[in-house]
Amino acid sequence: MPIVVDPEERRRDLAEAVWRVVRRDGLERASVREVAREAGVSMGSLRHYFGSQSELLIFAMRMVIERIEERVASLPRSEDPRQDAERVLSELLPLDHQRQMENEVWLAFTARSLVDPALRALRDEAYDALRAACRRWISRLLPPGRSELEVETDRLFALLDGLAVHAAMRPVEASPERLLAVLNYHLDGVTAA
Amino acid sequence: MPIVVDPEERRRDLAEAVWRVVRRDGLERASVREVAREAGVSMGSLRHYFGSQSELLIFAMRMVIERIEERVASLPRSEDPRQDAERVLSELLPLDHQRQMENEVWLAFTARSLVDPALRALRDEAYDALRAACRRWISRLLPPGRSELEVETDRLFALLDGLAVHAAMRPVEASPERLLAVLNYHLDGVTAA
DNA sequence: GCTGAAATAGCACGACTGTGCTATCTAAGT
DNA sequence: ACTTAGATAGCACAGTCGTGCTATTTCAGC
Repeated sequence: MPIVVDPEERRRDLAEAVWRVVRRDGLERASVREVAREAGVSMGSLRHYFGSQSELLIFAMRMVIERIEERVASLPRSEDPRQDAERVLSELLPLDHQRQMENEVWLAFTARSLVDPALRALRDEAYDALRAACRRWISRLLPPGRSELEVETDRLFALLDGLAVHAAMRPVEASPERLLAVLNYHLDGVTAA
Repeated sequence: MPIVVDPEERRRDLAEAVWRVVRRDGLERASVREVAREAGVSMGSLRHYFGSQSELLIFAMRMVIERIEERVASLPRSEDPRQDAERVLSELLPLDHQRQMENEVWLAFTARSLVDPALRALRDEAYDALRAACRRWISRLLPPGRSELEVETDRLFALLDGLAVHAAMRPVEASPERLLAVLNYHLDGVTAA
């Protein structure tokens, strides 16, 4: 059994090839041939690791989610909710190269999830988790006695996604500095509500 | 010259066929054949009105923008900026069938605009106009003496797009009522800042 | 060295694609 | 009635697609 490299690592390499193709040419160009070419591998070899194109794309999309979850989970926490909220939520913004890549790939996948049931489940799972996170931070930040938990959650949730979309569409205008400025301004507004 | 119907009207019909295909099967399925089939027209006939697929898709995307602009332009105005802001900005939310259709189609086009230069120009044009509109409303709503025009503009701009994305992804959770509630809550926060 | 399973390679098929092209049909202007 | 240009139709080509399939290579365990 010639196990030179961990098969799972190989699958991750191939999924990253998917990312590069998706970012460069779009999800509609992420054909089996093109991904194999990008990864420097034959079609047959790719199909050895992924039984179908659908499986490959689902894996690549799931890996985006996992990468982000890992980074968020490894973030340090303090005693200050406001500081922690900023740290965690800004981690979700595309503030550096890696996150910009993931953001654009995620956008492509979510767009397809509108018409692809297989991707829809993954997208819903991620969106549910993200909204739950927003809800938790809002509940910590909202001054006691306020009853706007749900509407503030929806607002923060939408704001994050909107900022991500704008970062992908207009990377020059929606610079990391401005994304952060909007997030912090918003969080200040919530805490002082 | 047998002009039974206005050629431009025919082009609009075909563009609406594009919308239906895009919403049902995604932009990647909006092939010349499929759109012709959806419109009940032969390939050759479609190509008579659009010299290329690219031209067809660009026209269909531009028509989304124009429809929205027309509806916003025909909105009544009052003397109350807060009321007008709500009326105009809520017009941009996918609150009914027609706008939900346009929203999903728009999402598909913007996703492709990330990798298609021909669509990018259109998308930038629309985004510039939308941000300018946000800026105008913010400048009218923001209490005198406040200096947060730009960050409030970015925030409203992102919020609108985020709400639209969520409406497309989770139409049940992001219902028209909740979209409106978030918008109104936000506008109230801006005016009372 | 030999074995055998994992890994890699790549051909073949049928389906679909955009577009160039020609042919036919329709109806307005004369 | 005839002409003619617009409108409609659809075939043909070259290309890409996903996937089933077989052949070859690689290398750990013996």
